[in-house]
Amino acid sequence: MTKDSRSTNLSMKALAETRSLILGGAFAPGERVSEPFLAQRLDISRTPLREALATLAQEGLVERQASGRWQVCSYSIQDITDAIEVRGTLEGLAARTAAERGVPQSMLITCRQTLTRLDALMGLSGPDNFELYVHLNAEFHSWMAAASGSQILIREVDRVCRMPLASPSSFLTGQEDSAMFRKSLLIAQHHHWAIFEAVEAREASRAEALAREHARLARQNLNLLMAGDPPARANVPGLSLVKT
Amino acid sequence: MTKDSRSTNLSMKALAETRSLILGGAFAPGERVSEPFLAQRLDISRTPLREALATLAQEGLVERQASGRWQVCSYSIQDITDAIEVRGTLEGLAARTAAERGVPQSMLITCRQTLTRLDALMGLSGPDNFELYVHLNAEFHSWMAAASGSQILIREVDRVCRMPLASPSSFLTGQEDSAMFRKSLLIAQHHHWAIFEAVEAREASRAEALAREHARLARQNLNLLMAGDPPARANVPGLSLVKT
DNA sequence: ATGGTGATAACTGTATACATTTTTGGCTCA
DNA sequence: TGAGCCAAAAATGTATACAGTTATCACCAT
Repeated sequence: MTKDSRSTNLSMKALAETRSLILGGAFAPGERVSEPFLAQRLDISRTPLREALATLAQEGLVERQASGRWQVCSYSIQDITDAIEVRGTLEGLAARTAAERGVPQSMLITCRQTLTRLDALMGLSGPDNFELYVHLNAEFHSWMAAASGSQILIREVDRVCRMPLASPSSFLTGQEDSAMFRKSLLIAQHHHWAIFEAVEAREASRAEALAREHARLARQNLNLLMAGDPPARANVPGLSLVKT
Repeated sequence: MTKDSRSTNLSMKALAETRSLILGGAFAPGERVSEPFLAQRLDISRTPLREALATLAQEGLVERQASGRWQVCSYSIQDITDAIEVRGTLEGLAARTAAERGVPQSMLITCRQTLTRLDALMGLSGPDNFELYVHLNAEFHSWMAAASGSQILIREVDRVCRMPLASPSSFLTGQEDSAMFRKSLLIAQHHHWAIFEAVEAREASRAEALAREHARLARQNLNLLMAGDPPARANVPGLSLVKT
């Protein structure tokens, strides 16, 4: 995805697998994880694992205790809400910058195609359609960052999206059946078009405000999720790190 | 500063020293740095060094080539400008959040003291006063993040400040003697008070706008620096990473 | 001169050994 | 029962060895 995936080194394997383990809820928040244990589980030695852990620490998935041991991070609902607001703010900056600086015609066309494909999905159900929705939604969000033309901003948006539950895709899985949630998808898609049109029309301030508000839908979905049945929460990646 | 400094392990030493080497201009932007070379220079083995490099990669100081070699990052003036804008945006979010959620009385008092001490420095010159200015300025900026009460935001602001030339202190050293620059210090201090008062008065939107605009002074100082004498640029940490 | 080629040198990826520190668990003594 | 303490077990911090890969450079042919 982000890097050449042919580079088959064990550090990257360790990074991806450990991240997946943590987000998948293999460890309790605050749980101590020893290097030999994890190394054995991943069937690698400690050397590449340590590199991966150093990176995961920067991502906010694990932290070092004073003694040197690794510990899975623990987040509150407030932290998640705050992280979403940070993402919205950065995406807002991206949208504003895109509008101010202008976006190449080709990128506008690409985005319009993505949004049209999303339009076609509205109202449809089924796991395949849903998976496609998640994919296209992610595509729109990464378009927004890229449209800013700012390498720094692209990097920082990407980073904040790797924080637990801050990504635009975080709350999509697991609530396909909620009526409230399906309604929010319609609103989200309305936002998408509005952001796109604001960027295209060089309406910078509007683009920024819309992108910010759009991220707040995630906050709403978070609340929905926490208010609903516990079973719905089971498969949401990263939710296991939230300590209530 | 951020961590217990008694933990005297070599990874942290490697992290700090390598960061300092890079920001200090020991390497050209884009220069390839081999692990054995750096390990020998720091008088440690490759193991702790690699951990430090993995962290520095996340900070944007070095990057891995596809072959696995490390390379010092290279930035454009535009990148620096963009990074400053990201900082301003996050500080704006922090100021807005602080105003919206309210700040404990004790924190308000602390900040007022810091700003009063800064007031006393205005117009004074000399290296000691200047060093104190840099310190108090940093204190105000970290206050702004802390006042938000958001752990996530504190962390992200801290992170963005570690990016080359994005920190509020970046452009302070080296231009003490420029008249333009000294004037900008007065304006900066005016901003400080205005931000503080907006937060205290719960004027969220104003606090956000002010914090954003305040960061743009750094952009102005960057332009000043680049337009001025090359000698003035010699000792600005991180400027060596900028490829014109 | 220039472009290709192969040998060599250097570097990265990884595992492992070992010293030091931290944790654990049981034992003693109050 | 509970607190304190000591020894054993386990974990981390670090260096180093070595395999496999990449870069370098001299040399040759054109």
